[in-house]
Amino acid sequence: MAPQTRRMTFPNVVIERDTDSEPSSSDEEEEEEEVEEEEEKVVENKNEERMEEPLEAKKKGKTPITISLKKVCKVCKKVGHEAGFKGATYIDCPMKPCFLCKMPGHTTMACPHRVATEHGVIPAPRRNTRNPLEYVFERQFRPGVLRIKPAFVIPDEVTCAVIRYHSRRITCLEFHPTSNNVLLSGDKKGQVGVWDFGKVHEKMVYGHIHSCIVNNMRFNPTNDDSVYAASSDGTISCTDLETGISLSLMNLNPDGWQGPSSWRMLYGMDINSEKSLVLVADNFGFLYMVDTRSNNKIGEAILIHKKGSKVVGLHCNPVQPELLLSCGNDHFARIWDLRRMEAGSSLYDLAHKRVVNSAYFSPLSGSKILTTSQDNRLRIWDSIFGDLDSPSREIVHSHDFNRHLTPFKAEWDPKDPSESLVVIGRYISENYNGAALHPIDFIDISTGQLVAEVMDPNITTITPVNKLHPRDDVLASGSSRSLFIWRPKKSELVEQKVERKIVICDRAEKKQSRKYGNKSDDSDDDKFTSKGKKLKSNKPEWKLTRCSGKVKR
DNA sequence: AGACAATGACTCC
DNA sequence: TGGAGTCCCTTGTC
Repeated sequence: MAPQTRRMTFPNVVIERDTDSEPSSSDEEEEEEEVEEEEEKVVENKNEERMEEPLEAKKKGKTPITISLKKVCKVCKKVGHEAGFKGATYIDCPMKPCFLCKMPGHTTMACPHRVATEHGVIPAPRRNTRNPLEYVFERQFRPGVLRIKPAFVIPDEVTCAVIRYHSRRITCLEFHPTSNNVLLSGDKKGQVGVWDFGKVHEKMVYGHIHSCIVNNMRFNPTNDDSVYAASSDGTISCTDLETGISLSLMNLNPDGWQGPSSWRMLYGMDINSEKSLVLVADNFGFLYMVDTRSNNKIGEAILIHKKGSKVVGLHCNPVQPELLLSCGNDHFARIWDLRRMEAGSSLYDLAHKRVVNSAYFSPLSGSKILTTSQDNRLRIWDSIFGDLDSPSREIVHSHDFNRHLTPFKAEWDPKDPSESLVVIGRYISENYNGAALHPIDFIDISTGQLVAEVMDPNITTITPVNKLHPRDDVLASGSSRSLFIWRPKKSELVEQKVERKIVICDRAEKKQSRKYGNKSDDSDDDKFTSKGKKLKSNKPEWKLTRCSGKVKR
């Protein structure tokens, strides 16, 4: 029989069979299985390039097989090691820099940042050591911010409601400004979902507003029922959530598709309520302003980032809305004064090593800056009045770029009076009782400490989109096409007033049989597909999962 | 179970 | 400046 080669991903496997001894069974499938077994043996048997069929196999009367193979790493293509999942644990390629901190010389498993997120982080100073002028400014600017940080209130257990009505991955989330149980979600296809998670079945999906990625949404500050959205189709929409009627404020591609070099996409967006402006930025580095009263574009587009680079984030300072923060693919976050907007006139340029996925002023005082960069670092500037040449702190955290994932963005907890609690999804998985899970991390940005990891053993996908509720103890997450609402189990919040690290994962055993879980199990997930293929009318379109917690000190 | 596709940052030339 | 090639702990579908 001719030599067989198997799977392209398993290179250099050559099986030679002696021609004078026919197999006892000629069944192709059985042969295949035998070969599989032999491969396993060889792989386990150290690293030999060529080896003979073990003697016992010959004794058993099996066909003598000679196998030549090498252990080849799928990452660096070198022999002698293999990268990839071993059960629920990912083994790094030792030839590559650490997947977490990006430094050479160690793997993710041995990375000091993996063991302790605060590794190498210098905590924020307790006393104000800046000069008197800055102090006066700061007192005016941040009246409500507590000097002494209260302990975080983190539950031991949470419940998680899951719903799936998006047909493409979720790209952005927004809580309704006044209706506590309403969550808006945008997806890659351009659909906008409105979910009343207080009433299970109350959901609405608007599919006609945009034709591709919804990159950012903001509620109209003067009308709770209308929401603005910026999309890669090059338009800004304003949608009335009651009627579903949507109007387009601006269209950057009036002549339709003329090729990728001219197609403009809108990414960053924010609203300046003082000036009644919608600010948007495109994939070529330009900022546009639209008056929300007349729906007219104001002035010409202004180049605010490197020409031809994507501007992914815009944020107006919550206290001083004339201050604008932008960030983008040119590796910079920039601070601007809206009263003097012209190319090159930024007040500060905050340098990063890679693309900056998000840059936000702190939600209460507006005096801190938090950025998420694709170099796996969160950067914090403690005061916009202080030294902005370098960040006050860099926290190594796994939130790499992957083209198939919505970019990760660290989000402030708008309820934290000390402006130090931040939520962000984690890219790399951890082996939790045999399941590879990607938790949602709560990080104290004043120390770099991981305060809590939130996870559900049923949720095996990465959760890059997260938003904390402005008033309630609610976390909304977008993971692939699913939406989650996490809430603490009632009765627990009062008891737990200590700062601690919590792991919510004690049901992970359930997934032990699974190699590593990206595919849905026998759960109800499939019933929620947009195509409605497996949708059964008598089944609810959501599920509540209880996750009991375990405290790790 | 495996193949495949969707598709973005980055480097090199 | 742009095109080709590479990166290589995704996710869902067929």
